[in-house]
Amino acid sequence: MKKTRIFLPREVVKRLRKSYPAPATALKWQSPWELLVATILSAQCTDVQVNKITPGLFSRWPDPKSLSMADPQEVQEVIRPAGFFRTKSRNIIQAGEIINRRFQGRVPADMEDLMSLPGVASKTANIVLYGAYGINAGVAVDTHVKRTARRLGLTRSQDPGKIEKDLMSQFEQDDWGDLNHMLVLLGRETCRARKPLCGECPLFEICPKFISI
DNA sequence: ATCCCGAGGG
DNA sequence: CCCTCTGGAT
Repeated sequence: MKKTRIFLPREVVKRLRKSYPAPATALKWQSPWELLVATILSAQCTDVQVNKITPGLFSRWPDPKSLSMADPQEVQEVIRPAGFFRTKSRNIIQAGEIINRRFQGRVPADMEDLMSLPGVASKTANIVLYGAYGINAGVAVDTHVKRTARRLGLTRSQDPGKIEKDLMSQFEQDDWGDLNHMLVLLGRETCRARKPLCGECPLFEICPKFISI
């Protein structure tokens, strides 16, 4: 006989908050601009790897204006270890230009404005809005959120946009920003892509994978 | 659907 | 060797 459905998004948040009392990004940043650049660089790359290159990057080109005037090849060499270095170099330089010219040198606190920047789509915009300005505009969906949300039965979709909608409809808006950070931590440490450590998962009892077997 | 791309783990 | 890493643009 099938067990009754215990699973509730509320219970997920409760357990995640207990396990991760201070959810935050592992990226190192000192300003909205640094968070934006670090997040663009973190595409398909570990935060550890990004944190190795950003100190040198920010020390050589501290703000949008200076980066907008940088030699693309010099930037490429600095960020090379993060991968996709040609695309990322172009994106952060152009983002610096646009922010310097159109947004008076300040990173916009607006979803549409952020997504007008090269290399910035929903995920990066959500990270910057919440991290830099405390705005819960949506749920940033990356590889970790996608995997953990699917395993938990919070969505059945593969499409990041639909996954975000599914999460936004089930969780309180006040939890959206932290939800991303907590699911990333869960996905990185426990609900890993390869060998998930289900035995030590704080959501073990409410994970559909182990209910109704 | 495909491309961009290096680093680390297994 | 293969898989994965807080994706985005074409």
